[in-house]
Amino acid sequence: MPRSFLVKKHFNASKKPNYSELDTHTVIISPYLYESYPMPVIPQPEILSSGAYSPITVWTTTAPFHSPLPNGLSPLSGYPSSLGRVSPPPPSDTSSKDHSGSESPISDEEERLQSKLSDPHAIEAEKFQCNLCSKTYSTFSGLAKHKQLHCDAQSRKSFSCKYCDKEYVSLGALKMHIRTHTLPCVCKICGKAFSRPWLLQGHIRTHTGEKPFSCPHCNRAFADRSNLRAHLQTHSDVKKYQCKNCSKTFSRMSLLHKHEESGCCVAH
DNA sequence: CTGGGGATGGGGCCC
DNA sequence: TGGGCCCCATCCCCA
Repeated sequence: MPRSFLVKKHFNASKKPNYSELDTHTVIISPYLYESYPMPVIPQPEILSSGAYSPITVWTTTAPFHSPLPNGLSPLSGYPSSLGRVSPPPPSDTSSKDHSGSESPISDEEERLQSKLSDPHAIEAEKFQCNLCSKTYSTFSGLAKHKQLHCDAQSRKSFSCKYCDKEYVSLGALKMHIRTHTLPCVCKICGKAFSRPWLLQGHIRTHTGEKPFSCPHCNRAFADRSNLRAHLQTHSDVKKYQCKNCSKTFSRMSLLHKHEESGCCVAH
């Protein structure tokens, strides 16, 4: 089992990840996400969310409809404020020209055609512009559908872990995080499981005694480069981590934190 | 209590 | 997109 510090703790609030920056959009993880992992660690279906077995990624949103626009974007673009309309863009900036990416031009045209057919105002010039890709639509519903299906989902999606509350902005990051739950890398010697192969490699060194990282200043050697780096601090007259109040230096941040928590800085 | 070593997790970068 | 690697951070334990 992973140790309790799987959940990061932070001495300094300023270093705490601002999870509020992550949008509240969530994505249902498809089961094929786990296919690369060995059988014993494949999560059971019930651990996935309700829509997990749809091969189609489902996007949901809890964000307010009129969410603040990103910096640098015109407030006139995107969802029109108060359902107001934006001026039609120059002819060179219409969606008929822009079919970048993997988006199919046909599907996009169908999208717009359908919005025209379903909205009596569609006869008018295209006046609703996506603030993300500049595509224009003649109806608000057309724009809304476009954003729901493509741009909003693409630009603001987040991937939520079903094992915990963490969210990630990319599927790769989420996959890597999920490994911390599934622990697919198992030591053949002791059975201890790890999230990544190189972690397992480092662990195996604890069995073999291999210490490939030698200190150039003494005869000590280490199995882990990070530990050598920390050790090198002990050879330094001026340590890397300094107390802001008493100027005492420490080889490790944890030691500095201990020093600060012991009361050096509380009276200042 | 302090300093240091050992072990491990996570994000980011590169290929 | 995934794997390997680096770097940083953190916890546990011991002298």
